[in-house]
Amino acid sequence: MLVNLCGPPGAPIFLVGEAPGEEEDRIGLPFQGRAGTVLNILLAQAGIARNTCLIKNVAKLRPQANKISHFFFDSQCTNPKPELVEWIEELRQEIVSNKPNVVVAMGATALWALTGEKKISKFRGYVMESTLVPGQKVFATYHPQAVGYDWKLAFYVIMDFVKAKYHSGFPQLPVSKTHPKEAMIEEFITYLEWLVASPEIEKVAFDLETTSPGCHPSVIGFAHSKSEGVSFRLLMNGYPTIPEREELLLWQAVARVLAQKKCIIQSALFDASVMLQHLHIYVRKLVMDTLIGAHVCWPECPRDLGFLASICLDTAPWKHTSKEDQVIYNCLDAINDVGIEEFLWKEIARQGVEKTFNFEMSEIEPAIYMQLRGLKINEEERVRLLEKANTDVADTGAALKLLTGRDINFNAPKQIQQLLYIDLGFPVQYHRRKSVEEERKISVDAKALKMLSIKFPKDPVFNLVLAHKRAIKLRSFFKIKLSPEGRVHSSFNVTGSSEKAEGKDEGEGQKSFSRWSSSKSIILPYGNGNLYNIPPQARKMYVADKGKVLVQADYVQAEAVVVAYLINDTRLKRLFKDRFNAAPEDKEKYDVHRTTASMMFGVAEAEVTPELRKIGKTLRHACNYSAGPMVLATRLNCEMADAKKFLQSYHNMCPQLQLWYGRVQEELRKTRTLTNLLGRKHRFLGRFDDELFRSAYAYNPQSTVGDLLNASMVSAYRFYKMDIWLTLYDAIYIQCSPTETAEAKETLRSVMLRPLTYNYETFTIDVDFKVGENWGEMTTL
DNA sequence: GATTTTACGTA
DNA sequence: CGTACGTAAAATCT
Repeated sequence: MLVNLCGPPGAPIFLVGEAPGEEEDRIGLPFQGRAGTVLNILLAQAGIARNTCLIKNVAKLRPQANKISHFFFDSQCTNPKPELVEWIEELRQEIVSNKPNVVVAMGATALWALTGEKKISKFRGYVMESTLVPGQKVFATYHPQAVGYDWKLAFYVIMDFVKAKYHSGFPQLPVSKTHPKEAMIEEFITYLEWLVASPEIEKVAFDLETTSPGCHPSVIGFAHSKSEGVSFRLLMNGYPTIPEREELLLWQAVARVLAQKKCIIQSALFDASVMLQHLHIYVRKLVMDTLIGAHVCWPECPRDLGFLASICLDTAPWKHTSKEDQVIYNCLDAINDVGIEEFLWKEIARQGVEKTFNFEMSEIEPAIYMQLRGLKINEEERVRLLEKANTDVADTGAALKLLTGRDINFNAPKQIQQLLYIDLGFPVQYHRRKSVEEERKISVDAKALKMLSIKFPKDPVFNLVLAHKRAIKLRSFFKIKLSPEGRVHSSFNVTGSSEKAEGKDEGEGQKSFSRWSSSKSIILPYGNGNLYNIPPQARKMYVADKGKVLVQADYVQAEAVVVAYLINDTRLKRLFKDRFNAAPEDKEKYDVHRTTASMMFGVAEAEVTPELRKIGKTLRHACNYSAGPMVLATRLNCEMADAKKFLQSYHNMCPQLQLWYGRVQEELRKTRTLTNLLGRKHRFLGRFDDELFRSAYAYNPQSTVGDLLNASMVSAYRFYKMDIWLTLYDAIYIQCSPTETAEAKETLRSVMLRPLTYNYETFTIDVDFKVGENWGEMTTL
């Protein structure tokens, strides 16, 4: 059936797709079936009502095998057959007669028909002029069908629709009018002085390019409007471009600007850290870190400037110029950051996320402080531990050589596969697959080895390989380079996962549930990099500064408490409340896992053996995140059937949990948005499947605890000037003089005991304290 | 030489 | 079909 244009005549938005599918063909309307559902979701998320848009496809008939190439003579789809030419002419007339403010080309075919361009990934997010209807504003994005195949694209398309909605307000094509400028030294200083002397300029954007290694500034740039900025080159091929005397004048002028003007930076944790580390200039009036603004508004999106510009601005692409002209590139970064900042303020207000934004901004200063100060390492201890680790690796390695008669690299999965599955002929173990169509992948990871050791309990090879691999892994934590001051550093990422962590698992894109992440510092590249995965055995070498001790304050059973309130488990709420109110010496009486086991197996608390308690603990943990029997079986080292029985009895004991799963799903279906107990929102845009749901179950407990901890840390830093040593998911470590530990404990208690409210009920997560000279050996305080 | 895969450490 | 994060080294691609 022919599918015609539909929607109100004269509508400001005109959506153009590719060709009708099966459903459209039957009904005679565009975007009906799956692609239609996806389009509805995307439009709704962007705040566009579908019935206010004109919608049609380039082709009016369903092509054979749903392949658009059917309407072309060539496979590249550039030489259309007469019927398609006719349809495109009809499209032209419809655009002319309806005069939409913006035509949205969805997918490559629409883009080609409207503009003659082919590459949708290159042009998405950018405004173009139509070649089909000269003067007509066209805006390109992916086809909803593409989103159906790859949900990562949903983020882009929604943002694009938001921009299209803005462009539907007026018909004019934007004119690019940025004026980046490279200045000589006198000119640059004059510019900086002019900035200081101009009261009408309240805010400036600031950006640095730096050399690697060491991150010394090589280009510095400021922008004072969405179109104008000036940059200056400090280093040319590693050598200064100006004499020291002039450089001093330059930095003095920079310091004056940064002291007096409000400042916009993309990623202040980098730029402001570099300024503090190398120039001792602190950016005091940071009003907007655009990285944080973007994270708060769109936590699931990429946050680099190129992406943000495609969402927020009508500027021409400039990121590709970074190699050609670093100075102009730097200047465009600063100029465009001004425009992005303006856009973000509106978006923050529109979404009502000011509180979360201010909160995240307040984390910047302590994070900069922590990453530049670093952690002291006890070098003698490190050497001792390394030697011990070397011995362990040598011992297990020698035993393996003796046992197998081979000398192989146990860091190489291929070699272990050869040894176990070919040379020794053991049954091949595979990774779990997400679906049956997926290819089976051979595995020699810890899980596979454990499985084999259960199947062949008499053969020592598996446990030996496991021990050897563990020893190698542990040793890697001691093979680190220290700074000249004997310290290690890391860079903290307030907005969660780093933007380049793209290729991990296909599907979702950035997640970031308000916990920080830790990674290798490029400013001070010493130590392991990630401070959030140091095993307990390696923590002994991390020590407080001279004359100080560490005080650890950690939230007790934090996520389990949040879950108890979310699902309204009265028994558990009582338990946590009682523990909270109990005298310190009585606290250990209140043990969630023992209670869990006692309920599950119907035995008195006193009768719960350590084995039963372990089952209770594992079950609670696994169920809070909706784990399956398979995982449970490997975790508990038991049969699948037993794992299923355990799950059943857990859910019998605690039916509220599954009711809560249902409520979360309902909420997702309604708004696709969850809000944690501190008001932070997160959109879940993936396909409605178990993966999405599990991620959603984890969101509230995980992000609430993350925000709670960070709020406490900021308050300890800001109002009590505490020396924050490290934060770690649910613990704050501070360092202080050994005589001040009792005082520190009380202060930490006062900032950390923050009431949370859910469903008109208020509760507080308890805090435990420890003290010690090093991170590995701490005792109750 | 750059990118992807595999494995494994933390809460 | 726990979630979230990062890094090292091997394997693979170009």
